[in-house]
Amino acid sequence: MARERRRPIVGQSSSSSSRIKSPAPFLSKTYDLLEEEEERGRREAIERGSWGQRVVSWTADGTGFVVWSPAEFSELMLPRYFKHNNFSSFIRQLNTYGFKKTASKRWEFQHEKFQKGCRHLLSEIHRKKCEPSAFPQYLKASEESNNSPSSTVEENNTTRLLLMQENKNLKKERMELQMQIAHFKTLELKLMECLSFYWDDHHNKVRRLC
Amino acid sequence: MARERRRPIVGQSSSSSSRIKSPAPFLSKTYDLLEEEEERGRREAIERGSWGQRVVSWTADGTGFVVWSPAEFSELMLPRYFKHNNFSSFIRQLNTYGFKKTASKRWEFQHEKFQKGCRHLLSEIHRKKCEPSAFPQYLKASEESNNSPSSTVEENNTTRLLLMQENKNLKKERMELQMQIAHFKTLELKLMECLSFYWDDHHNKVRRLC
DNA sequence: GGGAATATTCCC
DNA sequence: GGGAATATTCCC
Repeated sequence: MARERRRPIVGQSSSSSSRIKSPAPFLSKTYDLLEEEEERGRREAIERGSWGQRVVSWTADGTGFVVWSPAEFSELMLPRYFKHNNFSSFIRQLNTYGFKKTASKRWEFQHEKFQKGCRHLLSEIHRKKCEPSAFPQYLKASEESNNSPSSTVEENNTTRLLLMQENKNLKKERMELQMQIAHFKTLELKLMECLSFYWDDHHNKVRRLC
Repeated sequence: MARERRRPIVGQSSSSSSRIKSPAPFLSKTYDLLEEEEERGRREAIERGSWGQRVVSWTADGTGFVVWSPAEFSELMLPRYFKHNNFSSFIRQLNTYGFKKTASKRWEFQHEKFQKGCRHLLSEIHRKKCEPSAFPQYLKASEESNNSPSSTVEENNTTRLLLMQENKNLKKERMELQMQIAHFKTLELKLMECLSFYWDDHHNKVRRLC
């Protein structure tokens, strides 16, 4: 049974500044799983001299992946990374995170930010629904009609409460964005320092050559 | 790995009339688990003539149950019924369904509708939050205070309009912050490119000097 | 594909 | 204890 914590110990506190959010466990695990299978393929190629069948692999250009054998994938690989062995649950997660099925006759999936060799992009992938600032889904329909002249006192109260919640969410979001910006500012500073070192170095060289 | 469906095949359709709702899987499983342990106790009593230690059991009067050994319970029993082996997750579920801890020095829990010999009562136990017709939990508290006798319809309307304005401002601010972030991302990319140029340059020089 | 209920985890 | 995010299941 998989028992690792969802996220690493460091980089946790939501109040710490200038952190990089770790990617959703689902994404890291799916990426791990592909790397593991890649590695297995490599090992077997050396041992046996043959490439062998793979259960799942990156596409040739590394912009997507294919589950070649859903049955083996579900029975053998899923339970080692997730708390289930259902292919459909895996697919449900892919959809939640915005992956697209990109071939009609194979289980091939793609996401702009999910690419071979680009683990650092994973943290830019987010769940599709429940945007922090959005109203609860089931109330959205009623919202439009609520502000009409005919709306009752209770309807107005409902709107007011929802606005308060949306407001709170927006403030939380603002805080997160501000922290991201703080992070970028630090990064920029470091890059500029680094750059100035090489800049001096480069121009000293140019001077010597004259 | 537990693989049974959450609910039996029959009694499913939410549109069929005169059906008996099956209880939440968590409740059935917890009940099963207690019956299983009861049965094991009975068998061992016959085989060995002694009652033996139990990991979990109904209380003497059957109105609650006690986890005598959380460690064994978590390692040995939980994974056979649930997709985890964490005692705290089990407790979280008990709280979700409204169970109360009824002893200070033991892990003893009770729920009015969870009693020995009364499996049919399980379907009357419901999750505490997210009643379909209710407001989100987090809004309930503020609702009461806001609907106090002293607040007039006009006051509520004023509040609502102010909230809408603040809301609009927050969204504008969000947009601006997001644009700042986009700017930083571009900048970072350019700095990295630039840096990589000087990096190569620097290392070529170092090589020539050797 | 995705909405929604339930389960599991993480955090206060 | 419980809010909230993520995971898993079930159903349309």
